[in-house]
Amino acid sequence: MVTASRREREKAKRREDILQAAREVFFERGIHHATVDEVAEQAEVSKGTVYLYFDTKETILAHLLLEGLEKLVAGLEAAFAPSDSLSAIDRIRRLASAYLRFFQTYPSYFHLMSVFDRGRFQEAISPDLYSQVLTRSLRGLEWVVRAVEQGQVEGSLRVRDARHAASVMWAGLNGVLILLDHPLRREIVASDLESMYTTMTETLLRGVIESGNG
Amino acid sequence: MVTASRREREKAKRREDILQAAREVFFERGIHHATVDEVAEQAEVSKGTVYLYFDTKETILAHLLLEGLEKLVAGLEAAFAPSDSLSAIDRIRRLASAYLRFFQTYPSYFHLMSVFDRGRFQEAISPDLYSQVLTRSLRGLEWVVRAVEQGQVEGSLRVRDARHAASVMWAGLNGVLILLDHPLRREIVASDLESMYTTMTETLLRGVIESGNG
Amino acid sequence: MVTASRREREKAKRREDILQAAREVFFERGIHHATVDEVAEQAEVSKGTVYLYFDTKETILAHLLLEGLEKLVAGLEAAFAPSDSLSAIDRIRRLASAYLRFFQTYPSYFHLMSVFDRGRFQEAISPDLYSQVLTRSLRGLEWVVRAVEQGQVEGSLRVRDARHAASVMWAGLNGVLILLDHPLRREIVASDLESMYTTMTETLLRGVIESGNG
Amino acid sequence: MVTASRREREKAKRREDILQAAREVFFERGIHHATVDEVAEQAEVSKGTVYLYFDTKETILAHLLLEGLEKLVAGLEAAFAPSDSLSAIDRIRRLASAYLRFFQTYPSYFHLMSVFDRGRFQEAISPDLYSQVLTRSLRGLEWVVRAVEQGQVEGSLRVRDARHAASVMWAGLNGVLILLDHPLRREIVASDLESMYTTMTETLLRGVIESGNG
DNA sequence: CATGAATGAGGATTCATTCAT
DNA sequence: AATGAATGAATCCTCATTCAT
Repeated sequence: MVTASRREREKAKRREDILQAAREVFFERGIHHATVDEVAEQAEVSKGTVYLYFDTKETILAHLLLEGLEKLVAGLEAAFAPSDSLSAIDRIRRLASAYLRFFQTYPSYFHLMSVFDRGRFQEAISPDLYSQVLTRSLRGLEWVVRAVEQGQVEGSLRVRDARHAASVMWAGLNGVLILLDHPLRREIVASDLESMYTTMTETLLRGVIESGNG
Repeated sequence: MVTASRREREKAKRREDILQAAREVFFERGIHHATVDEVAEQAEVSKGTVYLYFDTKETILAHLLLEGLEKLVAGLEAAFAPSDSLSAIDRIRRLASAYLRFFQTYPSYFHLMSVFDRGRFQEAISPDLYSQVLTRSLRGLEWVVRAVEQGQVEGSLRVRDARHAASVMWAGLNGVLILLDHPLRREIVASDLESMYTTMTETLLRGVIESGNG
Repeated sequence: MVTASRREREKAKRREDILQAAREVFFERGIHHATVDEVAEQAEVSKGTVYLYFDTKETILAHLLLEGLEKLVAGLEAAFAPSDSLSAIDRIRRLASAYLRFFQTYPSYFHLMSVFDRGRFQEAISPDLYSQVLTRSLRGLEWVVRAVEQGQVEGSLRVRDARHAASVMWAGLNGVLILLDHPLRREIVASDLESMYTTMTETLLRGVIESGNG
Repeated sequence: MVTASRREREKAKRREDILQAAREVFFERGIHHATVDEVAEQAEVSKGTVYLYFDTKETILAHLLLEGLEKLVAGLEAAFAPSDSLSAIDRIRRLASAYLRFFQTYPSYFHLMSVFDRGRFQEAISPDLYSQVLTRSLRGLEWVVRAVEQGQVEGSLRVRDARHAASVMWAGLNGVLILLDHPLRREIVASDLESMYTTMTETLLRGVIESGNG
């Protein structure tokens, strides 16, 4: 492992400064409202420098998104606890908890994930970067898939297609979070986040648990 | 009911023309991409006239949103079939189907509902209009709540708080639709919409059905 | 002939104001150096207003070009003197004189004509506008062609293809003007414009005149 | 001739590498479109190094221009064939041919010569460099002047001022090339380059040839 | 000598909104 | 009521040039 030269370290530092500034500005002012100028100002660099490190505004956003996904995936991996022996159902509960925790700890990252401009985002970043975003998103779901597969093997879950089931569960949890993340929607449901989230988790689990007499 | 004078009728007609134009323009070109100029041109009125009928661009969008909600609520009411005798579970299945059908029939309205700029939307329209949007959204959920309540009465569903349960179900269904509506997210799940939607519906139902031996 | 309404007149006036400002700014500062902001400021309108009347910077330039061509063509037509009976050779001399006069009277227009960005100009304006520029350019050459044709008919000029001959003469006159319009090139020729221009005219004429004993 | 030290040779080599890169980049992408970054990248040196060898972008262009002029002058000298005994008229024809060949062989160099930003170019390079460009341009014309002078001596050409006549001929040939080099202008003349060029050459020659009975 | 990170003044264009007529 | 001309702030991105290392 070669020690990064000072120049390389400074470059990495500068890049991180800009990302940090972007985090603050984008999260504070909203993706659409925030400008690259503001990011530059917050990072205390010139506008040109920002573009030295990131090709477009969307590229910056994609990197923030990658950060968020990384945190989420790390949380899910820890929750899955690969090295420990846990039942599939416990694992799923822990994964769900981890997602909720991610939502509560990093609401801005969650928000970023759901808000992406559907149309132009993909075109505005490099295919490679988009592919990274995709891959990392998949890695998140993968832990759920593995937990469901474990349930199949154990016989504790009655599902045909583990990936399909995992996607549905993920969609359900996500549905609750999105509902509560959206101010308008939050107003129409009376319940609080945590109890809805728990209900979703348990209801879905109950729906797929092998009842023993099935 | 007072008969509208000619002037009033013409005014209403003009307003409807503008909304119609807005529908076409916003749905075709995307909310952010479309401009008020384009709406005015499509409606064959001047831009000033558009602002005579709608205070801001967001106000127009809010009215389109109201339209969408109206269609959804009507669909849900029909699915609930108040005048017929149906089991709660059948009603829920029908409500879920109606939501899916709405998503498939009016993807643009659905899209509009989920895309609303979380931040500025509320500030950009009048409190009264916002309240209307809220009320109409609630009316949609209400049909689900009633179906769940029926299940409580029938004893077919094992739920404490009907509104809470209905919200969770709604969040689940919504979660599937949003997942599949978002291009990036669609790529990470392998399944198709309909099968995921069905799985979600049935899994949630199974999770709340009184199993008889509970 | 319908009288233009006041509004229409004011609009035309405003458009002319902007063109006038563009003339001053572009001719003064150079096409590439001048900015749309400067044009707006000079015209005492906002930048947006400029774009209300002209789609792009290049469109403004194209209209200036059209103006210049119009002046040139008018000068050539007058020099040709369609209604008078003149010899072909006299006509050609008069056309050449008219071109020189145009160069001297409106050096900036001449400059504009020769400086056009080869690559992006055509793409930056509407095909229709480009076609107008082309047509008007052709109309200029047409007077020379007609004079040469007259010479063919009279038997005073010994040329096969009148358009070809006219193009060559035009190229020659143009060559002198460009040489003298270009600071670097002007320095390498010792002669003054008028004498070179006359020499070119007479040399070319002598080269195509039927010598009588040919 | 002192043998250049290794350092000096390397320096010259580096300089030539940059010029080579500039040639490729500027000719490929267009003078205005190309950037110094691209030149540096193509030359596989840092941008700072480019500025170590050339003060400004215009300076690089001026050196390319000098190259082009060098090629042109060499071609003209060879065409003049100082050591051979040729008639003045043949020499002029050969010089004209050489210019055409230059235009066809190195269109980019020709283009460079005519495109130079009239205004800022002179200010952006050193007086000394500008003077070199001027001198080299003059050396080109000189061969034509000498051919015309030979014609005066021979009595085959009827001209007063050889430099004046040579300038006019040069302007004529140049006029044809510029006309055909400019897309807009090319569209207005129907003829092809070679036939127009020949006609120009022969018409000008006919116009100055001592007809024997003059 | 060589590097390449940093600069920052532009620069063209867009568009929601206003307001005099 | 309707018009549509006018506004001007906003926005992303470029690039020749400098300079500390």
